[in-house]
Amino acid sequence: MAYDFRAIEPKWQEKWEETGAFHVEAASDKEKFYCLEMFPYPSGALHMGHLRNYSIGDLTARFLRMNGYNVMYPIGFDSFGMPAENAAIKMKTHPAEWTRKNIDHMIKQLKSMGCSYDWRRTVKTFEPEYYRWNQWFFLQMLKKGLAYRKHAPVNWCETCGTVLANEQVIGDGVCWRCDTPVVKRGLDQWFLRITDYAEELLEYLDKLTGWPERVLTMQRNWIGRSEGVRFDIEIAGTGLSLEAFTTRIDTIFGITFVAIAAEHPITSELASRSDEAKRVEILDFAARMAQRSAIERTAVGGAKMGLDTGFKAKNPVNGELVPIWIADYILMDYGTGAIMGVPAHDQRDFDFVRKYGLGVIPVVRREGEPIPNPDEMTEAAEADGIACNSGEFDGLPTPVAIERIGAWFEERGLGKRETQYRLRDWLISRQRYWGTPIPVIYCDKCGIVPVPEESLPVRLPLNAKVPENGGNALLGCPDWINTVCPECGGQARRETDTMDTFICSSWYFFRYLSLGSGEAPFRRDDADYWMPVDLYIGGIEHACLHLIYARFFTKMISDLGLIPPDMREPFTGLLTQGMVIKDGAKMSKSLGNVVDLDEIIKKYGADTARLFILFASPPDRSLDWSDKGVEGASRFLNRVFRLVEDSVGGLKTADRKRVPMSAIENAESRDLKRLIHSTVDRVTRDIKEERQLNTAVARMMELTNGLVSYKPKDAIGWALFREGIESLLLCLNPFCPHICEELWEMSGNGSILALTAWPKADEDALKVDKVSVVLQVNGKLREQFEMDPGLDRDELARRVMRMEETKRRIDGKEVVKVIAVPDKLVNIVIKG
RNA sequence: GCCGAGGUGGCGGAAUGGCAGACGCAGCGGACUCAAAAUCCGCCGUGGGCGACCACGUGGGGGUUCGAGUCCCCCCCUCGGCACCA
Repeated sequence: MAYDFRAIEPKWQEKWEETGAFHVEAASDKEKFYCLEMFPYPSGALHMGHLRNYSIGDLTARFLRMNGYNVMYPIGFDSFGMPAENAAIKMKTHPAEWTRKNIDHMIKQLKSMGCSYDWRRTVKTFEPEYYRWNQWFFLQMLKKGLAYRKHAPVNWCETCGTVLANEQVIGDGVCWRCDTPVVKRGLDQWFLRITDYAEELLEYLDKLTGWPERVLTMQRNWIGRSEGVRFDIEIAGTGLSLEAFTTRIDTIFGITFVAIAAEHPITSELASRSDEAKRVEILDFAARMAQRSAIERTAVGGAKMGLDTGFKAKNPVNGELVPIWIADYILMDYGTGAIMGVPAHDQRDFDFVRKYGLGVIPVVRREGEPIPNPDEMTEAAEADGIACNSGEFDGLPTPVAIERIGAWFEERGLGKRETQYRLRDWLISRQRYWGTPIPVIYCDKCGIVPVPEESLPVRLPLNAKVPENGGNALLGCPDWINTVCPECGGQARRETDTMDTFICSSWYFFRYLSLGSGEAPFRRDDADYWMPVDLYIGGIEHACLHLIYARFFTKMISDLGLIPPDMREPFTGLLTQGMVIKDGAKMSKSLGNVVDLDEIIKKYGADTARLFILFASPPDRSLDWSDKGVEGASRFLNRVFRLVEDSVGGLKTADRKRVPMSAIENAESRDLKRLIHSTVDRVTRDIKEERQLNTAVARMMELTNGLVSYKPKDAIGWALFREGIESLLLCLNPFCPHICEELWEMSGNGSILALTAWPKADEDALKVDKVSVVLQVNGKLREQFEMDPGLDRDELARRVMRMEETKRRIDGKEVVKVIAVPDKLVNIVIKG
């Protein structure tokens, strides 16, 4: 008979709630710990990824609470975004209604999992009391010039009907949410100047020692720093010039052409100065290139396309004239949108000149080798070497040439050394209804006017109807759009774009700390006490999205003076949990391999579900869902339940005092005492130091096996048995809180187990009576001896050499060397 | 191409340079049962031997070491990220 988790689990969930067991306040006398999970999008129901995320989080929170920490452990809902609008159309409802319903259901699910959140602190980002602060932050950034509006070619997703930030274009140039290939559109949009923080975002990665290496690497790649020189190139006979950027200024004598991006503003300027035929040719080509999708444009090794503009550029170092081409491999949004073409030392330029028959001038040779013959080159020589064909710089090794030529440019005012980043400013406008309204007003007279802070929030009109065609519902709200200009009082229009939902998730972890604060997004005291987050748990997919944005916001908030100037990072510890896989693939509706959380809880209980997911794999690795494995977890919990249930009588009357090792004579009892305390020791270390939750579970299974086979015979035996059961329940509690509370109560304890102190391993009991010493001959395992612990090297070797078995193994051969490792082994090296 | 993580039984996975495969799953054998389920006990890397035992074995190849899954070098494969970034 399985234990009755259907009665036990709700019973304890209610008890925790009634007693406010997990309510937490700032308390300076206790060490704080902020345990945070990436809050869910209320899509309708929790999935197995959530189960994993929150099982790890709840375990951590409960473990640290029992260890005396003041633990902040909140949850909320990231509740603006596209899916609510799509659902509204499909289900003929309103996004708010759909969202609320989903949140209610997910709260029930989270409670049924037994998560120990402080439920008073819940944040729902679609509520005006939250998103007004998104608007407030926007206004602060606007004041500081960190928010700005510009016309730019931006990423457009046709399916979502909105623009996207660079970070939200993933893989081969598709929308992060719906996989639609993204196209470029020229639009006026709002941006946040995250690039102002590029250097710091990169630099501080070195300080995030609690982050996994792969996330740090991903962010470094994404920010993409490179040092080089920006310089002017004159366009012969026009009085015009253009700027180029290069990291290889040492190769500047090797320029055989200059290439510009199709969208480069100079393109139309050059076109207008050309004859009619050329003008049309240039504009045509530029238009065709600009229209291609991100996928077409960025195909590596794809044939490069170019067009000679007919104009010539003057090489600043030697005055030589080279043709100016428009080339499709030049990106407008990196560097200056123009490059110096050095085919001898850049593979892309090399490919380009081979196609269009332009020249190659080698300006770097390998040390000790002559200058290569350009006609014989089959690829660009990108490696460092010695400068040649470079006038006064000939003979310099590449790093020196870069330094000298860079200095040469700066001295003459022809160029400037600077650092470029791949990171772009964050495009936050969304042509969507279900988001935070951007608090600006457009006035014909006054232009762009920010909504005054005292008028916040700019409420999202809830009477809007999401149009069937998926357009922006705000466009159908003239009463809302038409307003008065805060400056001149004349007629004006509201911005109808809303903010990227990633704004909401960039600072919600501050809001949890000061829920209900009406004067500020959060209270300084609260942030001072609780921040930074000590452990943040979530999926790796946010490595270059949310995790960069939240870092940026924290730095911005620090610069606003809302938190101390030296509080620059939000998350000191990061755990990226692995995916939950079934039958070799990620769980998805289309594959039909989804396991429903409610059904699992109904069939096995939350404790079993949690135990399985923590046991099946280490937290950061992917996890194979196995129905058999779940049954195994369930079997284990039933075993634990029976173990206690069958001995309740003895447990209740057993002496509560710990029996010291010295008082135990019986060998079996001594072994059990050791097992109990080595388990406590290992479980504690596995959770705290290694985050090896799977091995912690294994240790508890071993203890259970030990307790099952132990039969207490006397008072000491019973006291010891009780000690074993209590240690097991205490250790298992963060994993499977309900069953442990129940068994804790059954075995005669009145207190709430969740608030009971974590056990401490008895040092005496960790010592062993005998150790098993291994005999190796030439490194191969031969014999095994039981010996006294603590023998030193020489004594151990002496004793082992005296053993009959050892003599037999040596068999009269010459002993070359004897290596002894105390309490472990003796290795005898013999010859012949 | 660059960067990161990984490769261990039938499976999930364990192993501060020191007994490879803990713990669990599956499988096999047994007990209980009229029977089944549940539970309990035992076996469970490969090859050889009746046997105590012996040989081999952590993606492949070298190396360091008394001793290597673990450290070093080279290579292969899988997964993830970035990539026409000047």
